[in-house]
Amino acid sequence: MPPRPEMPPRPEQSHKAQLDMFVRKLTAHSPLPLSDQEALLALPYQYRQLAPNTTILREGDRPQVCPILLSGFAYRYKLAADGGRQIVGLRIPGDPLDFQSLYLRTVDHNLQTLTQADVALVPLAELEQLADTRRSIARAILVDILVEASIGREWQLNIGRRHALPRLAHFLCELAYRVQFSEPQADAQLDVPLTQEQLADILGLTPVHVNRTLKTLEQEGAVTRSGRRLWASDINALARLCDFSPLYLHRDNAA
Amino acid sequence: MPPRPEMPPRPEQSHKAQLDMFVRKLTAHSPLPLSDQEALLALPYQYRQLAPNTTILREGDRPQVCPILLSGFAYRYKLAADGGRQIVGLRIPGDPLDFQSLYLRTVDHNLQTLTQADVALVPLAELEQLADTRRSIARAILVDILVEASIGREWQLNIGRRHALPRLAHFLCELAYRVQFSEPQADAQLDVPLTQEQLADILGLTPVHVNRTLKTLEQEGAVTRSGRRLWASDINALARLCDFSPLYLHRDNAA
DNA sequence: CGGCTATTTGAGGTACCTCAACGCCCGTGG
DNA sequence: CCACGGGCGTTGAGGTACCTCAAATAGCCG
Repeated sequence: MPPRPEMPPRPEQSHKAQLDMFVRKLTAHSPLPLSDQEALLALPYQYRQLAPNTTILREGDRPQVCPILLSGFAYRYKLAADGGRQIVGLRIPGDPLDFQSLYLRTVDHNLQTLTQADVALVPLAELEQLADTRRSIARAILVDILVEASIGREWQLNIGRRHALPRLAHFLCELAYRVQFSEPQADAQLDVPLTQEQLADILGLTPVHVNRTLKTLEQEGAVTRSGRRLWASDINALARLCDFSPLYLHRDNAA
Repeated sequence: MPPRPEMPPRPEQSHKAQLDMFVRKLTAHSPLPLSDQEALLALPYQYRQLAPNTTILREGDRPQVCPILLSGFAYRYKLAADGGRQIVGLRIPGDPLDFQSLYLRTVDHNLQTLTQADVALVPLAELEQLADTRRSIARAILVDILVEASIGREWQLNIGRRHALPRLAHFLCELAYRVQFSEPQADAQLDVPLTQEQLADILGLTPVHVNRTLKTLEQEGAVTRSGRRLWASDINALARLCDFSPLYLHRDNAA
């Protein structure tokens, strides 16, 4: 969903605020003392602006840097032998993109930007050293990994055991919750940055069927569409359609 | 399925060998110095023999112990609102069952024994202290968590984008590989410890369709059946049917 | 042998897929 | 500013992989 009109190129100076969000999100799941927060902010990094659909990691890679998603969206995917694509994870602004490579040698999936995105590339060695010397940073990394794995399990349930309508509703609900958590000031109306084809690859459906399911979601009043845009406009309606329960997002963990 | 005739009750003394296997599996993915291996073996624990279909963890629990699967199989599952069950993970002998609770407050899925099983219950606090003081133990825990998450992503692909036949073949292949890795001396013919209903809940299918798919797998010569037993008898045939690639199991990690 | 559970088989239904055409949005270049 | 082109969304018609329901069989334990 390519370059958004309301997203003009940002001033190069504002990385600080974006990095702040990353640290804030980590802390929200696993509290970090101020000194550790500062250590994270003091990490060296390279700043990159990436176009939509830019590949960041490929299956088999052995990365030397850990990308952090400062703005925009990204997704993980895998391919089946017949060319079928399954999106196995979605990352939102402020999310780290590859803590895994701190501990595993080779990457087991592909990672791509969904929208235009800003990324900070932190040398893995630097991050590793920080994790090795500061207990609560290591813990925060682990918690992020565990929460993402929990979301993956919920997606398994979603794909394996829910019909198209609740399946789609569940995903939109999750996305709305996650964005809401990380940007509490944002609209309640979530602007969904995915094409119907991408939604299909998340849900294990075809684009055609996603289209038809979106239409009925719109008739139910759960979703609004205009042009190519999609909004999750009534989260309660969505939640009702799929019996959404946010336990698996582990928001309670910090408390 | 459960109580296997060839699995007589073991002498109570043999925990050592079983715990050894747990430590060996950890080390295989992330090398541990001997002192750390010994520290793990020296952990206090309670020994339990569990019947098939015994619940070990429930969604919402806040466990005080970390169960280690010394023998037998166990699985994680989640329920949809309409009662549909999705199995989201399978654990085999020697696997830790809940490292997650070292770092997350509440459990987000259910965990049950599949077969008769022996578990060691290690106090979380003791394990946590070990992980906090010994870097390579913390790392080994993380690697185990990451590999399980990687398997979860492959299951997403499997459920979302493969037809019943390659889907079933892929799962059987994975299971054969995993068991082979952890017990290199075992038969090449894997005795699959799952009912067709359980297979269905892993694969996002119905038991009836699993039955029919197994029949064609048998006709293909990939699988052998007798009575209620199922063997993955020709792993190469299975691998051919699904283009299996074991990269995602991260066997290369220790090397 | 009886009773339970897992497996097997059949017949009919449906949720979702495939293929294909069309139209709209939007960026591009004249 | 308009014409063009490509990508994405939309719609229809027909097909199929898998599901549902139901009943029968087979294995297993007491």
